[in-house]
Amino acid sequence: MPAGSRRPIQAPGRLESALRAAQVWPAEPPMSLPFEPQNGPVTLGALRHSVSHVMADAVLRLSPEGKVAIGPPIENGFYYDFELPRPLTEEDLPRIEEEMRKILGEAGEFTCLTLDRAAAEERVRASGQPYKEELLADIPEGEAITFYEHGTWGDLCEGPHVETAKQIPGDGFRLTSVAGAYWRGDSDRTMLQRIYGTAWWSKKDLKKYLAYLEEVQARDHRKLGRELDLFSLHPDFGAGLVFWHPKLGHVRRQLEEWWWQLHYARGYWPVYTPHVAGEPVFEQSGHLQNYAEMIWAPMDVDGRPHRVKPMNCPGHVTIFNSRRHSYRDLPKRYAELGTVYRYEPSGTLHGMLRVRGFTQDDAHIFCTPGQLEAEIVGVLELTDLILRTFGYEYTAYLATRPEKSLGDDAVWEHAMDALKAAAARIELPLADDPGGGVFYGPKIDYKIKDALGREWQGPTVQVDFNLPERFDIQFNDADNTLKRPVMVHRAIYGSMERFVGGLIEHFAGWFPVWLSPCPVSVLPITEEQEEAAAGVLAKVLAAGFHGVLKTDGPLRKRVRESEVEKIPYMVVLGGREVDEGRVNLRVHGVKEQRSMGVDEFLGFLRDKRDSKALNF
RNA sequence: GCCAGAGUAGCUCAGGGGUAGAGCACCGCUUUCGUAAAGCGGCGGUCACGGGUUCAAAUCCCGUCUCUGGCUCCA
Repeated sequence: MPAGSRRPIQAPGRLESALRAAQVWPAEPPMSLPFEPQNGPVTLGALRHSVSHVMADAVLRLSPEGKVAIGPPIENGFYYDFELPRPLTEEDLPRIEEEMRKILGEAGEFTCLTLDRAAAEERVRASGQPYKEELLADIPEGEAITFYEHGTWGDLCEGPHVETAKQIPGDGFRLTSVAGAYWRGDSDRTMLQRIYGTAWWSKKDLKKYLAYLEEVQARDHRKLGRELDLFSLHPDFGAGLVFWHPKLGHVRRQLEEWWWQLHYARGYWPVYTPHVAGEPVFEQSGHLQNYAEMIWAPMDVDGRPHRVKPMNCPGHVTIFNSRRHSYRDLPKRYAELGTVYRYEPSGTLHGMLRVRGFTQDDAHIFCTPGQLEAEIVGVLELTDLILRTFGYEYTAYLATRPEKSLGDDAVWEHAMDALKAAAARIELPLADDPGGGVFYGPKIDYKIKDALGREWQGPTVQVDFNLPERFDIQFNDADNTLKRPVMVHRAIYGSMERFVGGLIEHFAGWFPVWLSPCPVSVLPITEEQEEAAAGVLAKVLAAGFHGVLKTDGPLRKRVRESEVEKIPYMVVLGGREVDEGRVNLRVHGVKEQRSMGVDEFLGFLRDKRDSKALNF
């Protein structure tokens, strides 16, 4: 399976997408926050774009020799890139904000000025702004060339903007961070300095957004991973390699066991393939030629170079190829929780989400062209089941043929038809991702939305014409001729590391009962009830749940401890409960306590577990 | 890999040329408790690493490593 990329989709990073965003204004800017921002006289995007102009104005007032590059609006805010005589630090931001408020007080109207090319070139040259000259040169002939001006500032810009500075609330924006960014997103070009900010129609919305950012921080899987003792990283042991601690190990086991159940029920078979292979394998697959920088350095084995596997496909293909197949035996569905290693640049490593060693929930389906559609339907249905179980909303995208690609039109056509027909059969709407396919075939990619409204790259289903060709895989068809099977790659979790890292944030560390490493804490009020409490814990453990008995310190301390450890159920036992043979149940997020019999409680827990309930 | 910032106890952080600090966690004792932090005592650090300046460096300078925020990249 190719890289199962699951990463929060950040602000559009590339210049192209930034420009696209600036040119084609969606009626509603992309917004996936858990609150509805207030409306204003123009779009939020126009507001943010305007604030970015005001910021650029402020930065140049403070640093007149600075050069400006681009400053588009992005999701939830804006940025502007500069080349400045000295690097900016966070401490500069309040000073810039102050200058911006001053500008807002005097700016007045935002006006749009359309110039012909000669006049525009003249103006830009006179301003001594080389980046703007380059941008101007790239505006296609015949397109309008516009400048937006406010006060003493003017900028080559597509717009749109607010009408007047009065529409920009002085307390509705904030500069959030500074960062380096390549000019035009090209790592061979100048590193500019970027200031990110956020802007809203009101102080209230800004506050809501900042509170949202705090929530994002509080849920950061690295923070929760440390606090809840879920996982750790040890750069000296190996950068980008995850240590799963017992609690998270439990979560992973549950996910894996369920995954295997689902796959067995759908005709997949487990396979296990070596972690190391001789280099010729990856030459044959084409990965070594095309993605050498991603594959770990070779190791010498008996004088022959070997590589740690960066993907599982060649192994699965090798199994398929180890004997002749009849059309009667197809499709073959090989599944493996396959651990792979990829060299990711040091600056990109990020907790569990971007690592150098990870386990993919990989599977490859080898089928006849005629079976393709039905196989894809099976994958799409399974994907829906899995995503829904975690409470993820999703959108599926059909990624079509890219410019650089292999294979006949007819073959692509067939694969695309199969993907479309499969989606139609289960009434899965497909958004378009034109040219987004891989060079070896089209695919359906899922974007999933987590509890905070953030989008992540989700599952992917890819049709592959390349590997069957490269490994010359065949089956014997009904007409007794050898034919080429179609290969489908698919991963649903993607990688255990990314998926579980994402789950930690999605659930804010409160794993549902079926995953929870410790759903129950038993709290006797005094020593008198300890024996009874131990009895309750034994029953909880016998029912297949983890639980903990806490006896040390006052009750309220143990309640707090349980809450901090994100244990959803607290079973409190005082003299009353023991006398009545009942327990007092405190449930996370539920105000009222409940009294129930021990068996009733165990039944309740089982229901939550077996239904994979998302609430407690 | 690139730009910037940061590395002080397990965690969160203070200190800033003259013998290393706090809270939490952990250990021990006291406390026996009705739903989010009882009290006292103790353990714990080569102040990331290497070099330099200085009578003296955790502190100033240089280099390296790692982490953080972005950028590039993620078949």
